[in-house]
Amino acid sequence: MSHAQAVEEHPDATRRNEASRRAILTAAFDLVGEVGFTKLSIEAIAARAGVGKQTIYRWWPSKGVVLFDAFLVLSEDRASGDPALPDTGDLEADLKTVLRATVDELNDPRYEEPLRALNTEMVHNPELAATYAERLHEPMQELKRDRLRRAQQAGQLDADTDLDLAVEMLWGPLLNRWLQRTGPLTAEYADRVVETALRGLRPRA
Amino acid sequence: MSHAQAVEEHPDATRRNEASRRAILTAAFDLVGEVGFTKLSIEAIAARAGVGKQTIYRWWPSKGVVLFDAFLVLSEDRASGDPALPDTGDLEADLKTVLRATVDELNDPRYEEPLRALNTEMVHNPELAATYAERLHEPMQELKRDRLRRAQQAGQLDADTDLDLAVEMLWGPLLNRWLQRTGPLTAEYADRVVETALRGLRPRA
Amino acid sequence: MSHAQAVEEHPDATRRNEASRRAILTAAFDLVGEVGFTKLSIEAIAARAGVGKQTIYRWWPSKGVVLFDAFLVLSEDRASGDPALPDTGDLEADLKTVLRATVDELNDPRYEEPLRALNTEMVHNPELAATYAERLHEPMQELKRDRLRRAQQAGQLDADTDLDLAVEMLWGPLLNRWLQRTGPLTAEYADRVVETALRGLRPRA
Amino acid sequence: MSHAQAVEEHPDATRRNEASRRAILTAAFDLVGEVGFTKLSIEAIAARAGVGKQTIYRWWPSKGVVLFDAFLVLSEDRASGDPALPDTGDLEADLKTVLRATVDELNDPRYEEPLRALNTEMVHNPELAATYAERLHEPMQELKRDRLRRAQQAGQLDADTDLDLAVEMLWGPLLNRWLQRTGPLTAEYADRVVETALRGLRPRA
DNA sequence: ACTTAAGCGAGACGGTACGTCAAGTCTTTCT
DNA sequence: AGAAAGACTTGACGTACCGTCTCGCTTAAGT
Repeated sequence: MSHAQAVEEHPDATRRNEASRRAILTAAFDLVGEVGFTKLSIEAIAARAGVGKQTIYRWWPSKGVVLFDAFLVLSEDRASGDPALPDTGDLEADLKTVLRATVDELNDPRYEEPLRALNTEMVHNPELAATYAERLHEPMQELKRDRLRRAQQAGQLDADTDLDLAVEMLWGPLLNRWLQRTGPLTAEYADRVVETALRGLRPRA
Repeated sequence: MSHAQAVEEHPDATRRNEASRRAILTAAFDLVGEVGFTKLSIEAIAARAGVGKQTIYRWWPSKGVVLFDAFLVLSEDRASGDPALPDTGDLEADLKTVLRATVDELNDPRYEEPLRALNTEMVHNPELAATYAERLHEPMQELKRDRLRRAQQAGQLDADTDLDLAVEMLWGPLLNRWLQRTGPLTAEYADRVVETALRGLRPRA
Repeated sequence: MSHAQAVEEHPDATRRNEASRRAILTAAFDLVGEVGFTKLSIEAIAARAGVGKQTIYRWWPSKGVVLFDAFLVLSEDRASGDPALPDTGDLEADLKTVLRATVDELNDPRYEEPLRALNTEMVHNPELAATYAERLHEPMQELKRDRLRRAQQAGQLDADTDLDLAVEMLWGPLLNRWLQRTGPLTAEYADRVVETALRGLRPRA
Repeated sequence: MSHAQAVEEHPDATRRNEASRRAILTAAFDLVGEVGFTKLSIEAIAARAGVGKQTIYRWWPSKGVVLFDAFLVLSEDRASGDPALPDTGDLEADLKTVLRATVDELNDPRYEEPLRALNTEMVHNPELAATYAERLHEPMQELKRDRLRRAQQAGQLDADTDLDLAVEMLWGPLLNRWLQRTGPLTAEYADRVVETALRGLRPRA
């Protein structure tokens, strides 16, 4: 996939002012962290970015999509290093490392509100959800599948298991707890999820 | 718990007009299905219910809570029969039955939009999330734990497994797929989740 | 008819906030004198009056009508004394007095811009023109006709002359010069108009 | 003076695109008749004329002046024949002929809206008024004075009468009725104005 | 039974933000 | 260098709702 690409391109994109674009995305990301998605307004984004409202409406259909693009920029910037998941040969340890990192990210106050906003906006915006799936979710999913596939080839994972399902068994409970706040999201919890997912709920033989 | 009870009770509840209350909750539930949560407005609810705006503001703090109460009424109405989960002795079969029912409910177009609205509103409203956890989530969770506890006592479940975690391992992937639309939500998927959760991801001995 | 009455009355006028109404009319009149009619905006009126925009849109269809109402209030306030035109028995002297007063009023910087605004707005707004004719023009016209009628009965005016036409012959040139700025508007000019209108353009017999 | 000349000439006029200029003036004149002066926009003129906005801003300071130039072009086109007023020797008849023609012009639906626009724009734009006075009003006024001067020399008009005033006594009431819509503008009205202006309001000796 | 105080439908109010339109400026590309 | 095209900032438009606030009215409770 290499680097993701922005979503919007309705008018003549060559004439576009790149400085305004960055200012808008930065303003949107900062503001959503300050006031939350519901109270985020196009007017406030425009004012903070020093930009006319029309410039936002010209290139984006809604504040949700603006925010999504802000995430895209963020993940592009972070994707510079090696994106692969760790592989020490110890599957359980590696998964715990990654899930603990996920927990930390979800608990990071800088990302919490924007991440929640993105997730809930997707819920009501199928088109946005599709773009998300393609541009952000799928590349991450592929990395996760990669790691599991290697484990499978090493005989550490059941040969019949669908890798997408396996990923969902591991990350689903975390995301769920985070979105629904049905319990604390800790490193220990991450560990338990990994252990339980690998071993299964049935009693040990 | 028997029947749940409404959340609000600030003024003198004895003088409250029950007809208006029902009209408001019905209007809110219907409207959210028609226009979505974001475009749901107090004014529209009041107009549809034939009620003054103040009557809504008197008893509810926000449209999110109105909607939540509408769900409460709904679940009260359904809670008339035996609420317990099926127990045929075959844990795997029973879980598949229940998760398939969950899938059907999530896919039901009548509940889809309101359910999404409730879930996303909780994401941004911790107070609502707490009430949800107490009034709707926890009672359900208890029923699920009950069934698993009986399985544990029957030796069909690992004795050390935390029951809350077990529930999350089973339901989390479903809810996640539904909220994020990362894949189709089918009966087969429910079956696979149950099988994988019980057996674990590791290869069979 | 005595005192004129405000134009607007669409919603339930009994609930109307009189303080807001006066504040709006005052703000509109002041602002038009400061920035002119073209640059007069509903937003500025609302801000100056300390009022929501909707309160203006609720009761008036356009800024032109707001301004018209402001004039109505003004003329109500001035209509307290005896409105009749002077009648000393000397028609020519009386007309000069009145036309000189008209000249002074048109040249008064406090009224100049608002008066121009009212006049030009009427040009493009037939409905407003009709209301103006009924509420402001016609009462004034009647006073003027009255004075001329008395002169006619006293044999100072041709018996066949149409009084409306006579009024137009006297006031028309003044108003025209004022609106079109085709020449200076002075007391001497008023005098010459009166003399010429009475005597006619033909040579003296 | 022969043919009037356009107002604008700021940049290097030799490089100017004449086709664009005509297209702009035509578009402005047509549009003002369709939507009125207030709703006339530079953008719409540019679009209709197939011209960039900058081309308008380069050569004209405001839409009012564009419109004015459009009138100039119109009057140039009409000024091809003999511009003098009729002179049959019968002053009253000639004036009636001319004023009836004026009435017809003012009532012509093709010119009504643009003419009103021009008049009201002048009211708020002294600079435009001055240009109007010089380029359109004064040449017409001179023609009218000419005819009256000949009548004066023939002893048909009072020798002391100021000719500008006389013109205003004749045309003022008409223009006024037209702008203020205070009464119907008919040929009969024109006749009465001429008769009254010539004879005066006083009783016949 | 008669006051009296609350809930109620209604809707005006001061506001905020919406999404659109046009203003006048600026830059790019073509002629 | 003029012109067509069109992106840009600015500001006003007229609308939708917000949450608060009277206004009369019904209605149940407490004398």
